[in-house]
Amino acid sequence: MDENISFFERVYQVVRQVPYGRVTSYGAIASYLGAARSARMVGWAMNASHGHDDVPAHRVVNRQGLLTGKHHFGGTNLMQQLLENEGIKVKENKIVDFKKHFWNPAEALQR
DNA sequence: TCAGTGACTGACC
DNA sequence: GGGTCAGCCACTG
Repeated sequence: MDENISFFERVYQVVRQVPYGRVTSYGAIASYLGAARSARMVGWAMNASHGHDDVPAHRVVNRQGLLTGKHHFGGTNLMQQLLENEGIKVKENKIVDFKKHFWNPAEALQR
């Protein structure tokens, strides 16, 4: 089954299922994958997501709703623009009402 | 082979 | 309440 794929590919599948106008955090994905303490791995997986156009990495932010990965989007406000394009308010590289837009894969995907 | 790094998180002081 | 430290796993040099 999917156990044949790499850890980061599992991350892609979760991020790929993030609905429009929603965002999630590294810890939420990591927790869903059973590696809540390996949130770094999720971030690292995102680093490799550049070769995966189907992975909306801009919908993945840290626990604070901060666009920590923005710098990896070319060092521009592209990540912010993408989020605002989905109706998500972003200020100072941080998502406004983050918990309101937060999407929990553990609940949405039902484990 | 060993050591360092990383788009994070939680706990401790 | 705010800052610091350690842990986690995989990849690169």
